[in-house]
Amino acid sequence: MNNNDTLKDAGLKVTHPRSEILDILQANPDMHLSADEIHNKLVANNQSIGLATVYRVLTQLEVAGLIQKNQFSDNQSSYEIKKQHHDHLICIKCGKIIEFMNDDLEQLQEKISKDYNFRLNSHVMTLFGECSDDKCAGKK
Amino acid sequence: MNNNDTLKDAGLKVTHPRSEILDILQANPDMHLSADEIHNKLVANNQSIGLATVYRVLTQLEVAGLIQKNQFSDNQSSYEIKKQHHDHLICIKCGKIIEFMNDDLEQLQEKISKDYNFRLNSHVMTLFGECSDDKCAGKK
DNA sequence: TTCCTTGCAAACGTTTTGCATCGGT
DNA sequence: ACCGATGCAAAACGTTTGCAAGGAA
Repeated sequence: MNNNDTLKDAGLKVTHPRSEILDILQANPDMHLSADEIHNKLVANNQSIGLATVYRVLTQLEVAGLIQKNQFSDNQSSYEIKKQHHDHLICIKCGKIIEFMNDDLEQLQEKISKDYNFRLNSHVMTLFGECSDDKCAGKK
Repeated sequence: MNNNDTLKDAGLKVTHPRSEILDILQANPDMHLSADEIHNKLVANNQSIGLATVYRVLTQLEVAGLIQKNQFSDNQSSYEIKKQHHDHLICIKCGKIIEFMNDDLEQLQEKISKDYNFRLNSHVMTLFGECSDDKCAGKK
């Protein structure tokens, strides 16, 4: 299924900006891009799409469940194409982000919620640490 | 130990704004206040302290390890006096915040980090759900 | 042709900064 | 008296919105 069908199925009219933005996220499934970074990629691809439109489209794609918005510790949100549920491990030195999924963790969250009489809706779980990459400590 | 001694021990000169702000956080150990809310409380107490100073002081207190900064899903940070480590459970309907601590969770985080060769530094774990308060669904 | 979508620019809310003044020690 | 801390106003930042023009069905 291509992007345009994905958009249609989500009830969104197929437009150039939507298709391009979804393309970028889909082409980089392991990246966590900010609105600005996405906009830069569009510009680099000679697409003249306004930053405001990038924000509007990202919001629509998120509501449609096609992408996921993340708010890590920066004051900038980042977006990724929606995959199966996962949490994040972030290297505080090089900024590398690893996605992981742990069933024990999910169950534990359910249990904790139940203990407090909460009906769990969603969660944010982000681990910050130092990775063991040889080439770490560089960028960001 | 009073606030002034706490500030001195942290290597911070004792000033009126610092003392007042620390007072507020200490007097509300279970609240998660934004810079603006703290500023409002100061104004309500007839303290003429600028909002910029509130931000500057909060940053200093955080660096000194006296308070904890939280970035929940809003686009506003909130601050609380530093207590023993804990995570948060937030009601998406009424905004109520419950602090909890779970040893299994802490250990699981260590294990996951180790699995990915990360040296764990800190984490953010926030559960979002619906509380069971009779008077829920009201504010915020 | 009809609305929805877009681009642009201006507004927004939160946080930061420049600078002259003030205040702890 | 010194140097850091403060108040104010203005800037910066990411994000949102108003509006006229453009585009998909």
